Amino acid sequence: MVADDSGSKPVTLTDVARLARVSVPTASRVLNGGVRGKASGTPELRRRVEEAARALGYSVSTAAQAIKDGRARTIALIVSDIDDFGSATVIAGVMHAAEERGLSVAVRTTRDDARRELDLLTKLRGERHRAIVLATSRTTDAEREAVLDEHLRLLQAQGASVVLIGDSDLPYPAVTVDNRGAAARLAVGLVDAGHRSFAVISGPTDQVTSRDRVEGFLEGLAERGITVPDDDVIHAPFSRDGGFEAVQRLGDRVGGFDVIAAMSDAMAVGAIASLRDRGIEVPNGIEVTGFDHVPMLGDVLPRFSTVEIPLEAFGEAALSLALDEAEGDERPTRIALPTETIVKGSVYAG
Amino acid sequence: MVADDSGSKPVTLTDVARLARVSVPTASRVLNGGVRGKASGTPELRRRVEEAARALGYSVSTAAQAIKDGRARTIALIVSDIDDFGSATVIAGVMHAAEERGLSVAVRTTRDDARRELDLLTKLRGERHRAIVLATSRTTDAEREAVLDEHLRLLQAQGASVVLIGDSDLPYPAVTVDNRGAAARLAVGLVDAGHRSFAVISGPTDQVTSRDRVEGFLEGLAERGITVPDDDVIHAPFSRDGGFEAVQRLGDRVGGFDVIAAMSDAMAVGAIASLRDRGIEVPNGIEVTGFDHVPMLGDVLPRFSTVEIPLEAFGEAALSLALDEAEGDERPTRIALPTETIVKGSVYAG
DNA sequence: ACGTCACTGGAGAACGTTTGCCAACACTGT
DNA sequence: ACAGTGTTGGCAAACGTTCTCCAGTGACGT
Repeated sequence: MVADDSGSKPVTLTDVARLARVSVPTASRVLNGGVRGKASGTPELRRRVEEAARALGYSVSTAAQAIKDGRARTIALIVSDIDDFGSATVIAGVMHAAEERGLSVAVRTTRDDARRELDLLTKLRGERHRAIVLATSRTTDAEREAVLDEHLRLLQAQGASVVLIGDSDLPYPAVTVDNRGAAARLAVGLVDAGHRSFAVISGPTDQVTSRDRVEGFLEGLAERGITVPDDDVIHAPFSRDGGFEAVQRLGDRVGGFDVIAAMSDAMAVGAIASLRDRGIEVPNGIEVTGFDHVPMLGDVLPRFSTVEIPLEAFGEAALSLALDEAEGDERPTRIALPTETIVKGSVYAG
Repeated sequence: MVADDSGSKPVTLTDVARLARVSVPTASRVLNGGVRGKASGTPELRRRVEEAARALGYSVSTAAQAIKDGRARTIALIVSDIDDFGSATVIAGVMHAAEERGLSVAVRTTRDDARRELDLLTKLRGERHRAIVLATSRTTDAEREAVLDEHLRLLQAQGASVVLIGDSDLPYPAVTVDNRGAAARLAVGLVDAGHRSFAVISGPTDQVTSRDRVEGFLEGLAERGITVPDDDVIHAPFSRDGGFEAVQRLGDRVGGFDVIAAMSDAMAVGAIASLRDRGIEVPNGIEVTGFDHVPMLGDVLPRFSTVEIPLEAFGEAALSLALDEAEGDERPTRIALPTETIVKGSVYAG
């Protein structure tokens, strides 16, 4: 233990230049493939610089680059929780799309805490991202959304693109799916498959996605002449535990339904667990349906009904919006991606 | 098209200082809560600066800070795929632990591509992270590991801590679980529950984790006097699709087993899907077991047997290792976390 | 032989922040 | 009134990189 202390410094361009016996700018030019016309420098000189860089294990400081040209080669992605069912897929999609464009992704989580969300957006301003992709679920709480809008505006003011994933009333480019229509198709499909009495369990009423799905689902049922009493629409957290809780809240009435329609696959899983607690095994006697299409569920539960949301494709769409890769002059401010309705294993596009 | 170009600049400390009519260093001192003794500056002056900062929406440039003190307030986390079952949980754990320490996490993926992995580590050198947490599954390929070691060494040389999550032969601090022992306990538990004939499906043979689990499982069976012919141990990719493929490869022999023991929950899911394709519904006639404990599976599959790995706790342990929060002088280079064996819903600690 | 040209590579500045240093100032005690 | 003490806030430097200049070099045409 000679206490090296690892007081070692990173290798800088200065080190490379010194070893190659050239000036710092020259080294920079060589390593950047020649900023000027084509490749810069005498072959011999290029060789010296490249070899020095390799020998020292040099890698350019992204911080210095960021400070130089005012922005980092990064985009920020904000999700509520990273280990949500959907989030990981969305993140993967964004990362993939970003990588193709030579950008890195900084993932940040809000844990559905409005306060955290604002602090986060403040910090984000200091990180000089090229774009901010906000993939948290938006609410209908006007005041909260207004404050958020304020922060996003500041981000935009410093030159960052802001893109939303999911529905909201905020005035930014957004990638969405037609939750309402998809939910309606699911409802119709379930009725056509022979089901008649439904309980609906979903997330908080002030959450835009949750609201749209419930409304769409009820509309779909209405289309087939079926109405669901308010008491049979339960709102709980939009999560596995929320699904568990929602079924508990249905109490003894649970026996009376053909279907418990959860407005997310996570809630569906919680619902199934809760039913088992009461001694009811799905799908014997009662069926649970979901929304989102977590692939694993389809593998494990035969003939599970749900709606497939193209979570991975969100990333590509969001980045093309964010980086202003619009075709025409009028920038499209909203991309609606298609969903697929899966009823008992049969797929209906839409 | 007046070509506004959104040529707007980020707000800098200079802007704040100008508005508050103080010098830049003074503004810096005020906003940092006074680098000197305690709070710095006259109350009146502090007020001016803070108000100016708020009015302009100032947020300090992390890049400038990073360049100033040689390292960023970030740690890098490398995983193979972000939407793996386990990865998201590990990431969440690391993020949580990092947040408590005021650090941000940069997540990067290798997609199990050795070449990508090296490029990534090179870029990472330029990002000046405080620590690198490598959570990809390590192999027994000596040459590949040697090259990796080389790159990690360079990272260390510039002052970054390197920590591994999972087993490997590399000489770095690591957070692990006793895969071998846990697999053995699972095997014993399954035999004691009455099972007699086993097929084992696992990841590539050169993957350390996969190897350890298979060896442990076979040892556990041997302890109870059961041996598994080599033909009944199938290696395929360590994923859902790998599990599917593995069962396909078992062919008609599949009917002869009491249990198909998958060495990861993801493979178990694929195996279940594959069995259904053949008309075999789990757990009627055959049982599939897993490893990792994806919570959702337990909800959906009653009495699913698996091993719980404390994926979330990896983060905390990794960061305490990385940030050198060792107690004594002799830094612990390895933290082994406990697992729990879950056989048909019953839990056995270990 | 001299002016022109294309090109090479170095000097210096700039990006935004923090920090060491120092001059100016206010206050206290004698 | 004055020396001593402590505080305040500005100046300048530094971090690593890239870009704009500019002087120098050799080739070439006249």
